[in-house]
Amino acid sequence: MIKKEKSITELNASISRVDEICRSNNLGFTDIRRQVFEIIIKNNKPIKAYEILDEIRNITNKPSHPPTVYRAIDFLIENGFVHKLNSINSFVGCFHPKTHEECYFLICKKCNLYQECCDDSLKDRISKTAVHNKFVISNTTLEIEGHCLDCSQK
Amino acid sequence: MIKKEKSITELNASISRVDEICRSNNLGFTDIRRQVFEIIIKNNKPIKAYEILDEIRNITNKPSHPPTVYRAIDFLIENGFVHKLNSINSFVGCFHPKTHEECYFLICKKCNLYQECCDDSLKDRISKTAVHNKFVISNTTLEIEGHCLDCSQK
DNA sequence: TAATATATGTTATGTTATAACATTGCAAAT
DNA sequence: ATTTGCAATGTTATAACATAACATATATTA
Repeated sequence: MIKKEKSITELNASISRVDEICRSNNLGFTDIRRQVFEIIIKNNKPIKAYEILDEIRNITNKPSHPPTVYRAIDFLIENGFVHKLNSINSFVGCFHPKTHEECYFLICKKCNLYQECCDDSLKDRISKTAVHNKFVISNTTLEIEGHCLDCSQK
Repeated sequence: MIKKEKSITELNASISRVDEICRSNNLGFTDIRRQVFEIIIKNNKPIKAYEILDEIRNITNKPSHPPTVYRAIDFLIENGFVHKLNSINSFVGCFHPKTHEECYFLICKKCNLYQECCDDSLKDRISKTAVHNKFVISNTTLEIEGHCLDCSQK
């Protein structure tokens, strides 16, 4: 459920998967891109671009600048490895890249943990709404904010 | 359908409705708030805060500053008279305020026109997803970007 | 090895949004 | 009538988020 943190194993699996996808698609999974991806998925919560920048600076002890981070993020988003949460200007890792186009989210306002919730019934419903309005979808933002079980019990 | 512009009559009706709601709820529908609301709904397309600011400056010929606009927007959003489209940092008027909590949108990337699409089946589906995840919703961002009928035919 | 493409470094700036405090105007309490 | 309190607005400054433009480096391949 939403509060579950990702284990080291899961994180490593996720990194390997992306590595693999990049290799087989001839995408350069460069050091920076890998670092940014790792920072995002290890963070466990949505993370902001400038927070990523701070971490990069800490790790590398070199001057780093916003474009470096934003470029890496762009790459990761383009290839479906991370998603942007528009409602909070933050980024989250995708734990099943390439298995679906759209990704929907539950975001807890209290603990900040999030969960992907990409059920097909939801996708179908959105798709039907679009068809009904003669609308061709290119991308969907669905971000459900509220409180997760743990936080709403407190 | 999505391409339909609002008529003067509809715009006036919308303003009157908000006026009425404010009166009966003891909300100050001040000059600035009214101006910002009118600018937003007359614009017909999602509008950005700084575009609103420019218009205010043109109308009043006085120095105006971002907080003025953002405060008015906050008021209008709090009371359900306008919505923010997080995916494009823009604001749109709501043509049926107080009749539903959540509002979903179709946004055409080509012509920029938008449409509210708040069908109950969609709302139910989202609600079910939340329940299934033991999640209590406080607010939902659903923004479907793509092409409207007219624009996808061209 | 030169030419090309891809990625990154760097500087500067653009865009979006809010904090903090001063001022105004109006309405209720004295 | 005067003070007090409050909601709204004015104003300055800056925070937070994001990209343009150009220089440099690194890798590929002709």
